[in-house]
Amino acid sequence: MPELPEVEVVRRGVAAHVVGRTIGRATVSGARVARRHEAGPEDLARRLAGSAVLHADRRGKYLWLVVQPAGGVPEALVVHLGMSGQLLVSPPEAQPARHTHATLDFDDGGPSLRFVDQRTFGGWSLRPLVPDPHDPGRTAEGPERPPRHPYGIAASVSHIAPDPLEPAFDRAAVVRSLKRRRSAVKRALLDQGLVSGIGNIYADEALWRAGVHGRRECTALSKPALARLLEHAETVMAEALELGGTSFDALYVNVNGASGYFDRSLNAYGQVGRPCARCQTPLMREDFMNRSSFFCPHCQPRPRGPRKASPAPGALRRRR
DNA sequence: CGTTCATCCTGAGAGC
DNA sequence: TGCTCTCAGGATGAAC
Repeated sequence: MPELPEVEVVRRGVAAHVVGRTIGRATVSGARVARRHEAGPEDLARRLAGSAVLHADRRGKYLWLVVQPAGGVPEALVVHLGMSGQLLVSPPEAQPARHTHATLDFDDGGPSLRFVDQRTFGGWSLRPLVPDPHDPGRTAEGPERPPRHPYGIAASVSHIAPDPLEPAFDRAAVVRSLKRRRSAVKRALLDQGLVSGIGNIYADEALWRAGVHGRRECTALSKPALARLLEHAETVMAEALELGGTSFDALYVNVNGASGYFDRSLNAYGQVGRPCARCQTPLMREDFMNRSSFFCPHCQPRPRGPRKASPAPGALRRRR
């Protein structure tokens, strides 16, 4: 669920409350939360104990804490929130919430960091830090601009492209890649290997702002149109970040459990039947990539061509 | 290579 | 009240 703005809200909370402290005990309960950690949950917990938290970093929807074992080299505790993951700061003595799968307690006795994840699509893993393949030469930068990823990036994040809010993001390069793709433009926006951080909400919002239907083929759009679409993705996520992200319910909260307010500013996502803010036409919903897309049929006309807009009569699209 | 599909889970809400 | 069905801010790997 959490997309770039929501994950950045969480990262800032972790930076404010956890960076600079030393982990006393780590608890990782159940194999599932550590399924991306090859050596298993016990190894993960054991290696975290005694480590200092140096930094909280993020690319797209991936978050990682730079942790340094006593006398060791810094490494990355990679946290992906999946669809329902939360990182919560709470008193060590407080009763853990349901679906708490991992906890960091600190040697100062202060607030603990807990990972709560209802649907368990998220997880923790410990990875090496590697130089950012998308940002060569970063080390040559002068001291006046600190590098965005001062310790490098987590190894398991290197297949993810830069997100639109980081300096390494090269919009012109992404436009060139898009222009060659023969796929629906929404699919491309959701491809984390092309541009990261965009999920279903902000893809629909960017498409609405740009007046482009998500099933339009990338190659059918001009480079300026593609550039505008990316700019809208960037600005809508920046605006959402200003408001603390999008929270429809208590599942999407910051480290203190508070919701964001961008849901009130949504123009497309989830707005089926409501009048378009530009033209008053009722918004529509359709299936796309086994998910939902919301759009204005007037501002974002469907592409003509191979049918798919209205399911053929009698065609059973539901599985099972 | 690109695309579709199923899968990993729990819980909320709708409809009956 | 309770059952069944559908849906949900994501990522991944198999199969076509």
